Amino acid sequence: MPPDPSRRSERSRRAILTAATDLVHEVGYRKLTIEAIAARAGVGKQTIYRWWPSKGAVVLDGFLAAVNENPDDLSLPDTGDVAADIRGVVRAIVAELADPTLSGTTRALMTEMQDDPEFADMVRERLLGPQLQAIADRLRAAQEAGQLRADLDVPVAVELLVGPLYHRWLLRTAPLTEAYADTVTELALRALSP
Amino acid sequence: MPPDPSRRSERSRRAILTAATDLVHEVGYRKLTIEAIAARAGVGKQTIYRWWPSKGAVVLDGFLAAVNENPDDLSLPDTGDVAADIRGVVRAIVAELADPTLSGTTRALMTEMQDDPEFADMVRERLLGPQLQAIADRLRAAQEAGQLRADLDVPVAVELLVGPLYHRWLLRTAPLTEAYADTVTELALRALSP
Amino acid sequence: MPPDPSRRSERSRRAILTAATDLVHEVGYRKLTIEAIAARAGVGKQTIYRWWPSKGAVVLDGFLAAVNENPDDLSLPDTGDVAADIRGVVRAIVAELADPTLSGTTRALMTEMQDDPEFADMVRERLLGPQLQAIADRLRAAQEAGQLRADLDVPVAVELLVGPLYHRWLLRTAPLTEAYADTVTELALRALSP
Amino acid sequence: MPPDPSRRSERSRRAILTAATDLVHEVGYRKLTIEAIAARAGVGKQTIYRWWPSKGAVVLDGFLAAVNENPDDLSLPDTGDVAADIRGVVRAIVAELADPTLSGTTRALMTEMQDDPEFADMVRERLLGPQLQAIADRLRAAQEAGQLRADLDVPVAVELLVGPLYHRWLLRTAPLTEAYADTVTELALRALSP
DNA sequence: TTTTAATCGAGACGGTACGTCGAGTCTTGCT
DNA sequence: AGCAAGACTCGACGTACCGTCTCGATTAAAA
Repeated sequence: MPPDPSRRSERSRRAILTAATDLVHEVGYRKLTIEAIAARAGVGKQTIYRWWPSKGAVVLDGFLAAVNENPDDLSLPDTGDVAADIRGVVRAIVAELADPTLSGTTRALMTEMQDDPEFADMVRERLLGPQLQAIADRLRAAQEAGQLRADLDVPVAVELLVGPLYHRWLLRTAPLTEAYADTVTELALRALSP
Repeated sequence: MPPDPSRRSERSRRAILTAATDLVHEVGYRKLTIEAIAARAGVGKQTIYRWWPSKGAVVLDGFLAAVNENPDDLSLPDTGDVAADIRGVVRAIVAELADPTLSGTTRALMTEMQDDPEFADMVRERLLGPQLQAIADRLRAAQEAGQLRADLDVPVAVELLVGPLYHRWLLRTAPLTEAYADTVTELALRALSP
Repeated sequence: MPPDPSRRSERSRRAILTAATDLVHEVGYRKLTIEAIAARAGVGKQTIYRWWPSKGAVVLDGFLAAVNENPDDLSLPDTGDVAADIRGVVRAIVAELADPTLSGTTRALMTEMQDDPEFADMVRERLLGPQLQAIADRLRAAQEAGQLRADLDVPVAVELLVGPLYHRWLLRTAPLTEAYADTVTELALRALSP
Repeated sequence: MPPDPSRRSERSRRAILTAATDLVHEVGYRKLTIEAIAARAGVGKQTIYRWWPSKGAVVLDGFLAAVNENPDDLSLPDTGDVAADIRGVVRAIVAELADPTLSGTTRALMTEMQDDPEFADMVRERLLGPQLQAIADRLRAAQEAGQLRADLDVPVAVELLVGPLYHRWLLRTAPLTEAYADTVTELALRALSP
């Protein structure tokens, strides 16, 4: 029998998310334990197990709560200049991935996705999906404006843009810089142009 | 004081790598334990701890040993037709990533890289580096043959090719098919052409 | 922070003591392991480490629990005939030391006392002390009845009685028989008489 | 096949005994390990296992070597005054047991005897037997001189003398003093007199 | 004096148990 | 009912030693 959400303690929920977020920065995701979260939050372990299916889910919730505090609209600006607009997002993504604070948690989430399909669904739906969708939307608009090839497969186009960024970020083959962002943008757009 | 490699038991080394490789297929990397490897290999735990710094290192060694048994030359063929040659590797990579047997281990290695920098170095040097280098070599040859842009940054070009593949593979946003491989190849090469 | 005894599992406590007692008979004290006790008792190792400071403490508790199940009054009978009363205890002690079942555990406890002062305190307080006190009490009564020397140092008198028994038992210089018990009794009482 | 004693390395033998004796004082018998002895002695472990059956045997050998360096004759003086002669040994034994340096090792040896019958034989033959025999000899002489009861069982008489000392020493029920030695001597001799 | 074979230092090996940590479940008493 | 607290079973961790087993490198007896 699932617990009754209406009786849930808001105070505990917040304390848990805060503790999880803090601890993930202090000790890293791998050394983060449910016990430590409970202790730091002043909460029984059961309260965590009751409301979250896994350590990753708690951290994801905490991460989303932190991000959505200032819930800037995800949708990209449409200045009419595809190149400029896309360059903007790509730079933003690179900046986020290069930021050691955010990066650690994101890394953990991507790691955790690899062997927990249910968790992977959560991350895709709530975190990555919307971001990628925003880019896709902008590309589709450009396509309809005739600025991109008509036969373009938009999702693939998105991957052509962000795939290189994630590859470099995950493999740490080279540093993530703004110049890199612009190079990737330029190359990808050339491929996508009519 | 480090152990003396000349006194190392070859029989134990092999048994450990075999056991690790088998077990990672049977139970997955996350549920793989040093204790189980030792038990399966008929070996004391200390023998593992003596020669490998981590579980990941054992699995990597086992993976490389399996791969290198038939050490097909990594360097790409150069038929003169860049598009064909590149399409070949991209298809091969996609096939490998789509293969559930190989894929599991590769996923684990990439996962492990994220929070163990020393291990990341090992994987880059011994596994990923050579593969990417082979592609880079072929691209550079094409560039020198005037088939690709003269101002091309080859490492970025490699990422433009494989980044999308890994992105889709890690995020599981869509299936990895041969058609997908060809689409990515076509798009990327358009970007790289003079 | 020490654990809360009121939340202790009585079922686990009993299972542990039983398992320890059984195993000490089966394999002997030296080959007895915490791990085996836990396994036999169907209990986590931590539960043992939580409540007992050492292997010896567990065995002592088990031994005392077994002994105190039929808690025959330790105090000696006082028939008025010192010689008879003392001969009774001495015979009883000899019988106990000669009994291979009880003897094994007692040996282990005495052994363990030698290099664990805290454990030695426990054994003295809870096992040996009361036994020796009972003899001391009977001797003191006899002394007050004028049957023993007035200037007698009672604790030394007790040692004169039991010391030889333990000496022979520990050194295994000769078998412990009832005749031996009587010889020691007779000799010691001659020394203690007025 | 037993090793050939004529090829034995005297230097190693000495180094091992010295290391064992030193270490037993530094860390105690229980924490003493064969590995530590070998390391300290600059000797391979096998060299120890080749020549000694157990840790106890090494320590016993070391102890005897130290004791026998000044191999004072064990036999007691016979001044004609049994009481004086016996008081002498009893005091000597008490002094030895009270000496924290010697006592530790002796404790360990007696402990080890309890669950290693072969080792017990060694200790009895080479260490305790001779000491007790010396007392027995002196008592027998006194008996033949008519100073002790004619029907006296000499071994029991010896136990009556030393049993109390060991009892107090092993159980640590009270301190071992010279006064105590004299009290025991006096009481025991009263029992043994005609 | 040379051979030769056992002993030697060194330390890797297969094992067993250690004492600790954290997972996820269960129980108790409070709110 | 949910909650804080924390004891519970379980399983793995990484370490310490055990006693056995190679490895050359001495080293002392036999040839």
